[in-house]
Amino acid sequence: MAAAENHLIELLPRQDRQRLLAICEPVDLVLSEVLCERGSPTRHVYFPIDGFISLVTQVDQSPGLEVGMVGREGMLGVQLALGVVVEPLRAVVQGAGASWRVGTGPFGRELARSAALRHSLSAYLSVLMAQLASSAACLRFHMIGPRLARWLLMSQDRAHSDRFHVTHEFLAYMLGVRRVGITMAAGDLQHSGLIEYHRGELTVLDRGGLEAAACSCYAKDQHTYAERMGGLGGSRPATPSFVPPEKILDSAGT
Amino acid sequence: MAAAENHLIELLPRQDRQRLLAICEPVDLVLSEVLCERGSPTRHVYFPIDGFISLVTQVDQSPGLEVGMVGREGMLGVQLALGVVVEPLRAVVQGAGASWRVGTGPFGRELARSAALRHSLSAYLSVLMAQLASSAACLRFHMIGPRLARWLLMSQDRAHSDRFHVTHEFLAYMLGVRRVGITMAAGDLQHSGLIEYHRGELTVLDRGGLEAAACSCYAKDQHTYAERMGGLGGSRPATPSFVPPEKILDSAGT
DNA sequence: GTCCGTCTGTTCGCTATCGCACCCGTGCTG
DNA sequence: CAGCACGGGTGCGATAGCGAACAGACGGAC
Repeated sequence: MAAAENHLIELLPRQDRQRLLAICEPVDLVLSEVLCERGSPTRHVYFPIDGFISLVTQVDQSPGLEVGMVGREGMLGVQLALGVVVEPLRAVVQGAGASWRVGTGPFGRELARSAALRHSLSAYLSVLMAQLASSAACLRFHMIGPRLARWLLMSQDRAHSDRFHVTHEFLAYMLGVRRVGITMAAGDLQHSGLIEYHRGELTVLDRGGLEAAACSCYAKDQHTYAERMGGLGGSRPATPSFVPPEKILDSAGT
Repeated sequence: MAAAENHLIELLPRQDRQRLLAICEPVDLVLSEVLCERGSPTRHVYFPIDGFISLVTQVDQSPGLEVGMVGREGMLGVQLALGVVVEPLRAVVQGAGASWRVGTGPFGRELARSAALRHSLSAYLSVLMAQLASSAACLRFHMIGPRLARWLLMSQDRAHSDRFHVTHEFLAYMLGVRRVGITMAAGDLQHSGLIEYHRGELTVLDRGGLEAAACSCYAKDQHTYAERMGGLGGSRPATPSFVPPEKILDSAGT
């Protein structure tokens, strides 16, 4: 059952966790659902469990571009922890599955009450910023193949399954490239025996190989998360590396 | 004299501002100085006045890539507000000039003490995240010319001068392109009479024209900043749009 | 004045993508 | 079973940007 939880929630001390869960309602994230649009007021926050969400930015008339991904390791709506009550980015459900949802109001009250929650979200925010910065460079310098491999790994991590539904068209949209580009890159990965797909059903066959094929950003992101949050995978994470303001001096070196 | 200040500091109520200024020391940012490297412990935070700073990410063996810019409108070291005591990105002085500097320890104590400071920094953090997300899409979709124009505008805003020192080589590094690409794009801007440069001294001749030539990201960033912080330009900004957790419900619409 | 480093401009071949268009197989629908 | 929407594969010319190399031009140092 701990395996069916959200990491941010698991990080909380028992009391805070129970209070938060008490205001959570379970929802099913359905594929391609748009949870929010940039600029609209934040009505709910989400703590995904099995489902996962893409953060999509839009520029000019372009269809969009994924700049972040939220699954069990994080949450949608952290901006509330910064006192921002409008959505900063469009959020699209990218993997169907279970999630917790909390109304903005109750969440705000819990935020006011629980220092542990604020600290977890702070750490998570820093991870998200690092992810955004990585993404930027990745978009600029890395080629489609490695980016695709990275994307598949990130999805697999969040879907907790080696199969998921995704079309070339959709991947092209997420990575900001032509569909044809995906057809080529995915074809390569398939020929190398790393993945297999057929009409929208994609299976990861060789995760290790995929990791080798992915650009360095994947490992970098994993590392940042582990450093700040105590590890994405399996076991109960150590305390996050949040340092409260008055203690900052001690850990800042000489 | 208000004009010689940093916006984040100006936003603070008198008492908090005075306490903060009391622990600030003036420093001169010298061109090309590296203020911090990614991963190193945060020793100081900076509130630029005339100088400004580039946030640079690095990937693989690439020389680097600018993903954010910090001038009078912001600060370097906000990660402390999230309890992160290591630098998330390399920071390079990009425009020489005056700045305030505060040691990490004293700043942490002030952070613990001043709610207004925490709130300002939260708002600024949200701006920075928006800037990162924009940058990502901009890097992917926009061509060198418009990106260069945007970069010049951003620099001009922070340098408070229509002249600054910058070589093609440096611009190439910031934008993640070849120097030749800059030579072309800058040549175009010069032929159009928007800028003028000679051996590293660049002058903006037609700001309006430059704005027209810049990609939409410039306007977008300006808008985000105004929305969250109350305006980058001239007059004393309105209160930032920070909403404390317990008040979140009210402003979140129906 | 001469030397040399820095800054800028130009050229060449190359490649990863782009935009567009067309094709084919699958599997659902009526 | 005919039609159709969808997912995927292929081909074509165009282009923005790449890497490398070289050439001029300015300006400070000696």
